[in-house]
Amino acid sequence: MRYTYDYPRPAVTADVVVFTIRGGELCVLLIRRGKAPFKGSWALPGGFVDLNESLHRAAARELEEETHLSGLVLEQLGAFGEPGRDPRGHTVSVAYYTFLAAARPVSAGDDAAAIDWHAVRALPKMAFDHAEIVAIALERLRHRLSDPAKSPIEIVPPRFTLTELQLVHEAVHGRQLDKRNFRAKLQGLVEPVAAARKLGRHRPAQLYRFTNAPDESARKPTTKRTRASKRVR
Amino acid sequence: MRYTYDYPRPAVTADVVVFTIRGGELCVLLIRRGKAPFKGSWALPGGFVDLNESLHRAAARELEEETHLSGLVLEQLGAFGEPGRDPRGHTVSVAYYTFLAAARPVSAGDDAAAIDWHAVRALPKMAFDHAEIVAIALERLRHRLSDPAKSPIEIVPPRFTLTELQLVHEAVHGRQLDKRNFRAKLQGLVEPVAAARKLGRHRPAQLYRFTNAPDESARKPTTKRTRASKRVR
DNA sequence: CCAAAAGTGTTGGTTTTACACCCATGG
DNA sequence: CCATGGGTGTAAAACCAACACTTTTGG
Repeated sequence: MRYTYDYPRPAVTADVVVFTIRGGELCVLLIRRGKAPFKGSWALPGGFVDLNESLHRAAARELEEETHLSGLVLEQLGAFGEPGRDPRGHTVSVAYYTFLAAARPVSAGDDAAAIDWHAVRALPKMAFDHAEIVAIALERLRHRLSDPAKSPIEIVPPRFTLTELQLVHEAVHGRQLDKRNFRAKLQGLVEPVAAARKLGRHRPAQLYRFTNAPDESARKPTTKRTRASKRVR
Repeated sequence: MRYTYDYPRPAVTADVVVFTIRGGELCVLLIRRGKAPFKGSWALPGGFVDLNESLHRAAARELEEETHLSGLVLEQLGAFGEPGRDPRGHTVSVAYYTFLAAARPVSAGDDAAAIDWHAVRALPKMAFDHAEIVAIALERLRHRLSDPAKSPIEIVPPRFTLTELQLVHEAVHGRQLDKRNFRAKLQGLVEPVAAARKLGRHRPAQLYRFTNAPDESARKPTTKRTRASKRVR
């Protein structure tokens, strides 16, 4: 069956930038394309948006088809529509990004010949304008994590140690943070759960979770260091 | 002539949210649609993206066709693609926004039956999901202007008085700002030009322009209030 | 000289940053 | 008992917000 329109239309695709941390390095999930164009090149998971399918759903569907990752919280990054970015013809890509907390199994599906994590500091040549999309996604992710308070997307698994959370921030920003300052900013945002995590032959770490009520709990009462008094004048 | 594809495609449009200040109120430029769907309703200027036309160019073109505004600095807001947002069929809209500095003449063109500025505090019912798009654009604009330093888009004409600039910020944020604090933050970002503006029977205002080198000049040396000394320890 | 808007500094409070030691555990 | 990562407070600096008066001009 064929579909006809009165005017020519660009195609619409959805692509997803999935970040995670591996070995202290911020990484992006790429697939090796199994068919033309750019067959054999690395590219972001993604594909065509179906008619009457929302952009968000298309992104989630393509991600699952190609990487078997599902249930991620996707945020829209923007639309990329330069003519010439796809040799098959004018294609508008709506990009999404997310951050994968814990290691999750991924495996190539669909027309992905292979799938792998790549450190953002050493990305391979990529198909289309995907290098540019990743660069912009990285910028956004960093901006979003400028404050430890913002626990975006799903930075960490439901239970985590504060060190784990800090490592995530450090990997994203590419620099080290001060442990005490970092923890100070989490006042009222996290709460300990009744469990600890033992890793090595040292003191176990307390597990935390995010306080689910950003309505009142996030309103940090600033009860820390009420230095003097209210202003009166 | 008709165009056929192997798979059905959503249509792609570009819409533009143009903000400005009128009478101290933040306003948005809307057109009254001259044809179906939503004939007679207010809507954002915009229209279909041509094949092999970049999104940005399409937005600029449609804006000019419908409002005769050209040369504006457009920033992408995002893509809106819920099925059902356009009764003609699945349509993905890529929205842009901008801020119009000085009053510029606008006039209805193309299939705009009319064109007018509407205060964001009293918007009419709008076609499609344009009310949502405006709301998100407003959020973005406010966020972007959270710091007087960020002179986004084209907040003001090339030459401006500091009071004019402050009025813009006040209108966008919907609250009054302190004159001295506001000016303090502009340290190193603006420079006086050799002219002044006389308005009434009072002291004329110095005209300024933005320092075009955000590379080194924006590095505000914070030479104000070197309270004690460098840290030594 | 009066009305009207332009212009200009200081201070208290809050937030951020830099910094070092003791604690609990397993081997 | 020691190696390893977990956990905690304080002080200087930077930043932010509140505040009022003098200056210049035209009428």
